[in-house]
Amino acid sequence: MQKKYYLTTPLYYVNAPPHIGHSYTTIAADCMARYKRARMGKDNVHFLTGTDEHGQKIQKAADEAGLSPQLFADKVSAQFRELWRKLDVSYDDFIRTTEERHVKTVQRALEILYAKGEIYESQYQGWYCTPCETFWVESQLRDSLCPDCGRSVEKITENNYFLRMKKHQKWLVEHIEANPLFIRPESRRNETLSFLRSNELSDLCISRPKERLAWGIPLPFSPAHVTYVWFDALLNYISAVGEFDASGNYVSSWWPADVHFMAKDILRQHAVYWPVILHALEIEPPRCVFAHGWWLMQDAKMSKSRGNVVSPVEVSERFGIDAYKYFLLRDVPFGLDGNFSQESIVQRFNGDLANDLGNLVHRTATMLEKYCSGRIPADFSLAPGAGKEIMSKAVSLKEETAAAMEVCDFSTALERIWTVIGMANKYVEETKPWNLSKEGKKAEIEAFLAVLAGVLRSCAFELVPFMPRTAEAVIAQFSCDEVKKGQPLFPRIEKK
RNA sequence: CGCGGGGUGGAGCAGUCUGGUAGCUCGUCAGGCUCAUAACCUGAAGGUCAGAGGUUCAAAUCCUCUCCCCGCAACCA
Repeated sequence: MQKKYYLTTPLYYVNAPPHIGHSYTTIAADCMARYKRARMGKDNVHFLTGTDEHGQKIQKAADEAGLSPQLFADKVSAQFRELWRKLDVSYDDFIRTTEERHVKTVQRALEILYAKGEIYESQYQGWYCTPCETFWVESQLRDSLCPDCGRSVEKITENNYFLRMKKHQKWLVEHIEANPLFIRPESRRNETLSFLRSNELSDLCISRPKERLAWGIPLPFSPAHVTYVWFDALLNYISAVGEFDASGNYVSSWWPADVHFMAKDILRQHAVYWPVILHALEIEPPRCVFAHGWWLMQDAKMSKSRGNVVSPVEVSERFGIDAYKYFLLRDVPFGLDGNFSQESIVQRFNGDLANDLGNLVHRTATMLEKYCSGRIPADFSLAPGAGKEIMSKAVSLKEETAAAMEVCDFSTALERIWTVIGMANKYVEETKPWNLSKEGKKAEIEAFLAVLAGVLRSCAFELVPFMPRTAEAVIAQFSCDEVKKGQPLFPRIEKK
């Protein structure tokens, strides 16, 4: 049995404020972290997130905002932290790539790789657009012109440093083949394998000349260069939880990571570059790299230029953060793309949260108040109808959600909880407690309510990682000495 | 002929490996109930399972071909 669990989100690039996609990855990771903490103990789980702050785009965005890159990064990084605070995200550590601990580790890693001959110096040829200050490779040009501004580009050659990729390719393919759960979901694993089998990896240029780009981590062995931002950023996963000793061995009590969560657009960096970097450093690869899908807006990718970016703050304020989390994790199987719309959130909200869960809580609380003066009966041995069957189903719910969570299948875990909620609602209809009451069958009513309260506690317990606030409120409500019916948890949202 | 995934009632999906009454959620319609948030429960309507051909007693499921959609790669712009 594994003792520790280390999971990460990507480091979010601070060139723009957080959008729904960022919150999706982070909420999924938060859910998994809470789930694992409940099972393995709080101190045995480490949940890392943070911000990626170097590189050309940051420098450019900072220039446009009239700020220094560091100040600009400070500002946007704070927005991410603020969002995670609002969304109750329980990260254990937040790392910024401009922090000393990270810079030191990146430089050590560079030294080690350079000394081992994994990094070598060579010429880099490409097309440079001076007004845009951007380097393009041949295939990115449009009619031999800059794809951004349409002006002419000049071919230049610069001295750079390269990480050897090719020599690790065979190892990587074998590693992926031998570890079916290394890249997930399976479709992404197949994609990566087919890419690696049919292409020879070219060595990765991991430096940028300072004269062209100053905002980065200086190469220890070449003062004229800074580190390429992806090489820098990926290393955060190890710089946050350990360090290199004097002989260049990486020492950490958390590594290897159990799972890196990310969206599918940065799978390549995590499934190819990152394992190769680690292998070159003689560090174990992460156990799993999970690429989830995108939230589409009217079947189109969210993008600033389309003007269809939705703010997670707005949505979570309108529906509540638990409902927002529930929607993200329930509506679409983790790994696939989904369509994001107010209508689909309202549908989930009314159907699942208001009608099924909220209403069950409310009607149960009302009956406890009405038939038992608010006292929760404990004995369900006389439960009429399917009471005992439902109780045992609620008890085995723990194993059922566990099976889904082991494979990061959040939507199935929730679905299984809702199956039990549905059984409980049906149980009320079948038992007709209002008739039992008229007949004066007090013992049956009490046993019946003991079942409902027990089922709700079980469901709420399983719901804690997904909807912490709601789940804890339900647990508290059905554990106290005098139950009050109170206000509905999720008042229905009526159509405009 | 690059590799892979997919096309199933109005919407979104499962079922295909291991052929044998086509299932789930939402929506629609009708009924029941009253503890409850016009909530809950029951029932009904609605599908030539992309198309064509084949194998079989029997095909959504197996085989062949065609059309369409989507990833990844490549190429072009």
